[in-house]
Amino acid sequence: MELLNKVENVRGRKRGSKRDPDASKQLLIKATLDSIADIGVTETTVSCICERSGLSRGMIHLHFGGKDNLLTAAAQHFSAQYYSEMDKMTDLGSDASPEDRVMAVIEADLSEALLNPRSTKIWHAFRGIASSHPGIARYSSTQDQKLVETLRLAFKEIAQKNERDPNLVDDATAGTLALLEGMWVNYLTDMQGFSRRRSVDLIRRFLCGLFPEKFKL
Amino acid sequence: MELLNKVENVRGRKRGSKRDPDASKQLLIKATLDSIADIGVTETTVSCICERSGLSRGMIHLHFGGKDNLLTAAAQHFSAQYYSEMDKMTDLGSDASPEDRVMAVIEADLSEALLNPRSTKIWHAFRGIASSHPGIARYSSTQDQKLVETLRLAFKEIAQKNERDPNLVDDATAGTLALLEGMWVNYLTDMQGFSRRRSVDLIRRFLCGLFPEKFKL
DNA sequence: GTCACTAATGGACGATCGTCCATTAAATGT
DNA sequence: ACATTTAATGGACGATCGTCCATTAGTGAC
Repeated sequence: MELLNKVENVRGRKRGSKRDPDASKQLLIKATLDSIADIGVTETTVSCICERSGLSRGMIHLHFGGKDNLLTAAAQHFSAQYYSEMDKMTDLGSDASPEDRVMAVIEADLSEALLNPRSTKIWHAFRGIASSHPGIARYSSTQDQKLVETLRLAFKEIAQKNERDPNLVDDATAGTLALLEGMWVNYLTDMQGFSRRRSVDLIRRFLCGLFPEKFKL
Repeated sequence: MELLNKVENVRGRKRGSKRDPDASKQLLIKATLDSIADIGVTETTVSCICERSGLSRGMIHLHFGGKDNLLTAAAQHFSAQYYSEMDKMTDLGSDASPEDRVMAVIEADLSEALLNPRSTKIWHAFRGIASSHPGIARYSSTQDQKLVETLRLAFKEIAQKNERDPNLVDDATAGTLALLEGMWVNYLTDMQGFSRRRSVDLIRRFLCGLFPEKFKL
């Protein structure tokens, strides 16, 4: 019996135990996301998920009450993971300039940690079924309030006083997010020809047009 | 027997006849697209398609050889219809300025004819399954060569001589398409809060930043 | 060691999936 | 009018879907 396996996790269960409901849940969610990335949502069946997770068929109904809820939980987990990673990569010091904070968001969103084959396929798969699946729709929006506010606040600081255009801040925020969205689509469509650096530069160029004195090419 | 029903169509069949293979094909494709827009790809079964089209179950296998081929044909039809409509709306006189031609593409892409609830749902549904469905992937790319070239040519004319930045034209093209892509996502996510005019203005602002003397706010 | 608890198992179940084909019926050719 | 051709029908079919539950087995308390 290995010592490491006796370490208790948050819920008080033994890690590596043969009975760990939380670990099983995570295993099912991970298997679901992997399957979606590999073979698509349409082909992701409960049999397929069970096979990938190494767990038995009954587990989905036991832990999630059905496949649909598992799918929703997977979408939620995926979304949470994205924003957790985004937070980690944009946690600059509190004295960072708003320009740097904006660029940090852009570079994080286009980094390999967030933008990779697996995440892109999962992201677009969820979005594709979101409009007919209310539970998933809640987690398939880029308009995550926190991220939007981060950008809007930074742009407001950048625009500051001498700008009197009321739509400038909103346009900068919406435009940046829209461009990032488009970059993800480009990546999904043509991973070989995609360049992270050129994508960052393209968005920088957009910002350079809005705030010529703040962003430089 | 009505006279109008005797008019022959391109294939020599009688229009409105009880036996018109082409009409049946179109009916199946339309029913498929409608179903995808209404209830999503996942729920779009052959029974559902047959019910909507009013045709019998055997028709799909007869005309398309299977559900998968019908789905591909539907994606192709949808794509063709998009570009046909786009062509129609951007057919300015040959003396139109490149700026006008660019704006025509943008306004067409964001017009109600192209950007509406049905088309957005279908578009994103197809894109969501494209990465695991090679047949559909061919028709789920915005990077339609013709549209890309239209934009690139116009931007090249705009940039003309005094611009020496080698990436300017490419960035303008890619940026415009990426922004349009983002606008479609915004529309899908929040149809109520979406404004076509504001979206056009946002993209115009992007172009104004790249070509300050050519595009005006 | 025994008990109570519950995570986990895996097969049974009816429903529904997509495919296929024997049959029907409408249009055309002679 | 009859024969030929083929679009169209609709149910049969096996496979697979997701759900559910009787059972097994791991775990902590006593």
